[in-house]
Amino acid sequence: MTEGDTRNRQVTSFDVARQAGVSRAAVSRSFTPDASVSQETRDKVHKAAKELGYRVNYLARSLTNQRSDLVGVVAAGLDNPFRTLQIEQICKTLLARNFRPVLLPTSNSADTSHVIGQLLHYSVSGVLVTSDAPPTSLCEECAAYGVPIVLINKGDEIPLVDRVVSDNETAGRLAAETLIAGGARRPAVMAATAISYTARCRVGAFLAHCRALGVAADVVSVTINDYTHGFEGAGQLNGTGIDGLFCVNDYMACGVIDRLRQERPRRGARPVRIIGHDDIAQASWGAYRLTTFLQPCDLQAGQAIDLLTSRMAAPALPARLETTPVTLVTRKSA
Amino acid sequence: MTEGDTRNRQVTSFDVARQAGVSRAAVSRSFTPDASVSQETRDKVHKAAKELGYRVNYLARSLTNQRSDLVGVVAAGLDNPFRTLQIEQICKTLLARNFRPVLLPTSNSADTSHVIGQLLHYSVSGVLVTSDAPPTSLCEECAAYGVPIVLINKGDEIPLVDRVVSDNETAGRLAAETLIAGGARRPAVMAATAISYTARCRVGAFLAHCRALGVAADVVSVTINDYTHGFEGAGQLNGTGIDGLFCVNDYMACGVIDRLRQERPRRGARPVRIIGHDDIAQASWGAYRLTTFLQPCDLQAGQAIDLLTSRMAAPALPARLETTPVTLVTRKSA
DNA sequence: CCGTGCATTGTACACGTGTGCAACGAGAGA
DNA sequence: TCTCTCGTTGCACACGTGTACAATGCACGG
Repeated sequence: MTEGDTRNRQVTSFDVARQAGVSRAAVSRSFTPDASVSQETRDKVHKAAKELGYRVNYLARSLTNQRSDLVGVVAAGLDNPFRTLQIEQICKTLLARNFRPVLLPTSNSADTSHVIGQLLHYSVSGVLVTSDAPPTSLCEECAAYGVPIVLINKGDEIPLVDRVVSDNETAGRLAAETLIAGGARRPAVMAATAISYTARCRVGAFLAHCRALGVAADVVSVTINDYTHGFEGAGQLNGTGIDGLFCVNDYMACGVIDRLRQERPRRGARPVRIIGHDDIAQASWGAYRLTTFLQPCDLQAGQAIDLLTSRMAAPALPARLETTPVTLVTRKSA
Repeated sequence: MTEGDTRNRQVTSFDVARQAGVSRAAVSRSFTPDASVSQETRDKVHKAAKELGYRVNYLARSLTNQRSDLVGVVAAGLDNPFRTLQIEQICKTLLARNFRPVLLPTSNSADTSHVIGQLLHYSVSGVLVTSDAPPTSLCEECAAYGVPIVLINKGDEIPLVDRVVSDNETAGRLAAETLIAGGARRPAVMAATAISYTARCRVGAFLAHCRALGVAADVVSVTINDYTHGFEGAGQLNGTGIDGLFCVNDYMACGVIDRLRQERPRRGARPVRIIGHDDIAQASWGAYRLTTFLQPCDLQAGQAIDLLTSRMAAPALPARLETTPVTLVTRKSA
């Protein structure tokens, strides 16, 4: 108790140095891998640190290092279960590589820019942006500040910004092939192309390949790629004779299936073959059994963070583009 | 260009001070609300800051302030859609109150303790923990370090740790009432009580109220409260005569419904009334139309953060407990 | 025995910001 | 005019850490 009120003050490297009988520099070095310290000193320091409950203050460290090891994760549309899969993988991978994810969910682009601006107050090591999120102007600003950015499934080509995108061409092509091979005479694709880059890509590839196979294909337009608009959009199918539908994501496909199931009793029509995209958990649920495309979130996250770290090392690199493969998961809906 | 390579160095308050022709202290004060600066100086500084693209370095600020405004958000079981709802609300509320959420998804408790330990390296302003996540020992350690903690829907009573819990008693009681009033003669509750505090509470209240109504009730035990185990667990219902089932969450209830729907053709049995909990998006989907209890995530998040901030102000406060109400949402499953 | 090289250690400065304290100036009241 | 008050400003130190540089000690080859 003669120590005074050490209890509320933070334990500092100075305290550890005194306890271990070495200089403060030795303490700092003992917690830096590959630093020049004898094993003996290192042990002494670690022992003293444990006794005192000392932990290196990363925030202070980030002052001299330029890195904070904080990484912003910007995401819109968390209601889509696929976004959750992505974010979980991203965060876990970041943590495994000794970064800390700062999650920034955004709805409108106004608070996106506010929030990403706030992020610049922290010396974030980088920013990961998942699809449909922020205005490109903000990204450019970040890049100008020297903050590495990686876009996931976004289309914008910005000078110093890397991207990871799913293989949308293959998905569109395989969707067309599968529906037509499955017997669909009148295939269609449902999407909100205005918002989503991936939707545009998949729609384009799907239509192109239908054409290549000599089959006319329709586009069912909706405003948002979610359950509600899928449910609503499925109403447009009545009387069109459409018998195969590629939904640009599973989230929307679930809405379509629920609407069709609800209406089937009324119409004696033949069933519509449906293919989704993303392989969210619900796609495998008994109520849907949705044929879909698996996006490897783990691989995407890994590549995105690889791009981030490599750009941290070499900020002036030209913009790069990585493509992740998709895998057709066949269930009963197609 | 005579300025030299200012471009890669961070713009500092010193630069702004020179540009505005004031002292560095004046710059600091200009970015501190309620600080003693004349409006004139403040304007000059803000103008200069904008010209130079200056942003206060929160990390450096946190060195003198003790606060970093970073808040750890610990969550396990992100596959449960309800967890996503919680996290989105928590993060948005944190951001709205000028905190930054650091998301820590965890699977096993080993990496939980590792990750939460890492968190102590940042001077986090606090930690929010959602249910089923970390060992209590870690919480105690955090509390010992003076880091405010708030548990959401967890049972552990720890000296300096506040909690926000849902009104599980009402949920259990209303579930019993509703099932029995709906005509169930042989109600049951499905849950993994070993892991989950909320599950134990809801099961307890449900059984107690069934007893109070003079009806015998069963417990269907599973190992995890998720879709897969709900699906499996529903197999146990065969031949039991159970005609009303309270699932302690919707996630599990979806699995139950899918299993029962799949089996119904085989058995000519009367349908089972089902009630879930949480009101996840899927509960309102056409395939399920699940009667359930709405947990107000926004309110929970708000209260949790209130508790956090008040404890930041007064760390020695006795542990408090807030209860959030539930609302019965009636759909077709019951 | 001396000179050289190497491993280890300590000193001192830097990182960017907040704030107590003293100083300063202007305005008001006597 | 003098004094007191109050708003504003700048100086200087503190926050906790990393690391360049010089200094030290030791082993080894000559």
